[in-house]
Amino acid sequence: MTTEEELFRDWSVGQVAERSGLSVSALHFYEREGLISSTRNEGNQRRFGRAILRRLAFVRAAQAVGIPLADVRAALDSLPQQRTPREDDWSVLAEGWRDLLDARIELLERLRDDLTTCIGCGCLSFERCKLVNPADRLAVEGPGARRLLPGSPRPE
Amino acid sequence: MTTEEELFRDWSVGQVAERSGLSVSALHFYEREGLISSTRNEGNQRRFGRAILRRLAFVRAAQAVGIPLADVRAALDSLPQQRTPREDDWSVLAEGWRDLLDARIELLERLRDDLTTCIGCGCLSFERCKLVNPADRLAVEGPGARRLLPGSPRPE
DNA sequence: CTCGCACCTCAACCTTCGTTGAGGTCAAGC
DNA sequence: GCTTGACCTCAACGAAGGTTGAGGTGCGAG
Repeated sequence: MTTEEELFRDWSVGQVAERSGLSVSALHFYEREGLISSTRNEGNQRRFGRAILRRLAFVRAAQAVGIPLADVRAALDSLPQQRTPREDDWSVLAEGWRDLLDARIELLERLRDDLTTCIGCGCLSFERCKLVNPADRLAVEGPGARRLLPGSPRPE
Repeated sequence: MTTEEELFRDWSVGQVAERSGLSVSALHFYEREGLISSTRNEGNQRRFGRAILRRLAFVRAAQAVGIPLADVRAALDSLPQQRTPREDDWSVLAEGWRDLLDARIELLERLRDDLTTCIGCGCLSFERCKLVNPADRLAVEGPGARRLLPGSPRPE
């Protein structure tokens, strides 16, 4: 019994906040947004299972890379809903994100090189410059908070 | 004369917008925010010199990497105000940003590797996990739109 | 039993990065 | 001389990602 309690005891928001490094209000927000979910105890307080930390780690990683929460949610939606995701469930996700990170890294490397050879060089041919008019537009998208993902072309 | 006119003719916002790929409203906004500046003609219309495109290229590059405009402005403030920045003015800037991009790239690479070996692995030791509790906190900062730059520790 | 802390909800607010729109000016072409 | 298009200003709105605060409940310790 004690063992079972140890293994299956759920955590309160406060505990999850502390362990994840996120604030309670952020956890509330993530739940509202469907990134995480919780059960409630008798007193209507949130209880989170161990799996929550893994989800949150994923969310944090994505955040750090500038991926919008909506996309993160979409990714997480591919995880099984009503059982604890297993190792292989996660590795499918991780693989997809590896590619995304690879792409992102490549983008940054290209940017760095262009910056050095184009902006730093004193060239005046901006209209042919890769940075200003890249083949694959680095264009920032519509209004609101910018996302770093390559996306649809600018409106206009 | 004609040559001089060719060389020193300034551009209207519309022209700059077209050449830079930015919208007119964004240019207005950038001017309000002090990222760019313009002179005015007799009819109070903005006129931009050639140097504007270089500034804008820089802004766009920074944007693409997720650097907040306030930081971009700070960087641009190091350029000479009342003469056209020369090659060496820019290369100082470019060098600083090379370092920043290098750091960013390293961050992403580390993240990718951690993601594969930690989230993807099925390990349960989240409290020791580099991704969740990295030595150098990947912590997301305070309120508002998140920035990707490493910054001050969370409030709380 | 009551203090105090952690929890709950809901609404309002905040920042960043712009866009949209209303109301007005200027210059060129028909 | 009138219209058309590019420009001007200023204010309001909008999305993303949360924080803050008011008002109320739950629970363990003394």
